[in-house]
Amino acid sequence: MYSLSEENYLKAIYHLEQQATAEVSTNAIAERMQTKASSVTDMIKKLADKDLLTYKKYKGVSLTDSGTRTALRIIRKHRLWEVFLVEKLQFKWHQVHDLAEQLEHIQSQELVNRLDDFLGNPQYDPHGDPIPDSEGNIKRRDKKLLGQLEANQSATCIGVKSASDDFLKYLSKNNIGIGSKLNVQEAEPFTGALTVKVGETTLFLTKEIANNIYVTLIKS
Amino acid sequence: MYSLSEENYLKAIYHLEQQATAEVSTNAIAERMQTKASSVTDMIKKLADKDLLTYKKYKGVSLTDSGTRTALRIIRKHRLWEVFLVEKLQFKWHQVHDLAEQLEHIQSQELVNRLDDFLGNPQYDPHGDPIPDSEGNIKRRDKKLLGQLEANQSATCIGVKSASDDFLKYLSKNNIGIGSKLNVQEAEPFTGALTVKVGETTLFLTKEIANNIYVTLIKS
DNA sequence: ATATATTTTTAGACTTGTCTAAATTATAGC
DNA sequence: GCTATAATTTAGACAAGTCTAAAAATATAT
Ligand SMILES: [Mn+2]
Ligand SMILES: [Mn+2]
Ligand SMILES: [Mn+2]
Ligand SMILES: [Mn+2]
Repeated sequence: MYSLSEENYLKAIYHLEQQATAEVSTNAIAERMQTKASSVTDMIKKLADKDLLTYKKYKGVSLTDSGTRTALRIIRKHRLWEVFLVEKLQFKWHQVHDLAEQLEHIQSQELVNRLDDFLGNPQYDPHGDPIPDSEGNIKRRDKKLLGQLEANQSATCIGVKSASDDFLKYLSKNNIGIGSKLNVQEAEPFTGALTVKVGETTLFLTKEIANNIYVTLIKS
Repeated sequence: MYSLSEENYLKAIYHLEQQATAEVSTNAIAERMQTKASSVTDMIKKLADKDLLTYKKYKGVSLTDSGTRTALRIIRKHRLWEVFLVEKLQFKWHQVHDLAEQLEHIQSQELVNRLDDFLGNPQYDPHGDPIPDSEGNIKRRDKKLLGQLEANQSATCIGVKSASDDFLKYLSKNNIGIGSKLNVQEAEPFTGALTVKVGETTLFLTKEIANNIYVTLIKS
């Protein structure tokens, strides 16, 4: 259907559109794709020709419905394969991204739907990100950043903002994962650092770390 | 490591080498790859530069040790993914080849070894072909063609020579699969056709069909 | 409002893998 | 051994995707 490169661009643009308010800029895409702005210009022209996005010179791009649907199909595959790798092949959550980056390009609707069933129709991937259904519907939960919590509040970890290797390894080392219960003991107002109790142990988390962990509050 | 195209060529050349006695010819590769001879010439020069095969102009090619090892790694992946698709995702044996053709190019030694374990270290793929181990060792069984049997001999189906969609579907329809017990009732000497009992039913198989089914004799 | 800096696009080139058409080498028939 | 045919290689082209360097458009600052 679409080339590997086209699919990677669509996915990148989709993710950028989720964060940004306005049109997605050439440079933003270039940075995310680790490529040059001139390459991006070339590619977005092709994608515009295929009606996957709208493009006005110098004004950035935004995905069409068709482009969004296509991006979501790739993201669905990416996240389902990640679940497979963690649940069935016992990979750790920091090892699966690059593999899913390859597996997401396997072409077969039938395969992805059977995989979905085989995995028990999971709702979230190993990093807490929601898995679009076969129609492209995606659930959005309201979530807070751990860094926004105050002293004595409790929350459950439901995701991570950055899924970089080192960050995920750091969390694992400190026994923080999806579903972990986190009790904020103290919130240092000046630095934004937190003292957090995870199970029996008490951790000191910098503001940067705390602002990369998504949680939902536990009412008490 | 190697491009998708390079991997497909290596695999094709490996399979051709298994059948042929001498060097593999440019045209033989072209036919198998559904491509033009001139494209083959271009590619085999590249593969020769990378020491994956030896090539003398107009004299055909043969894989080096490195080339053979690489081909076997791809074939291992192909067959393991086929087992996954059939055993875990309930695909039929005639549906898995094209998917495995894509999946075999996923780059990760770790993934293929974990997949192997997850599947219980299978020895044969859904078409009866042996799966190379992680060192590239491949078992060769001695097998006969069903067409070589005589009346009153019994045999177990252990593989197929051609794995074309239609052929596999034909076999399934007639309840022949890997492990099926086949009793030759009658062998028509002129046409080479066989009358074969499979379970309770008696089938009439043409010479062409019978010569595409691998079996091992059951001593009686 | 104009000059400067930044962003984006264009022009031209390169690599990979493919093709067609033409030239070359090998093979087979006699 | 010579000739016709078949197999193979070469030459030149093309599409996809990327790059560098230069030009054009936009944004920013005074
Ligand atoms: Mn990808
Ligand atoms: Mn993920
Ligand atoms: Mn393949
Ligand atoms: Mn097979």
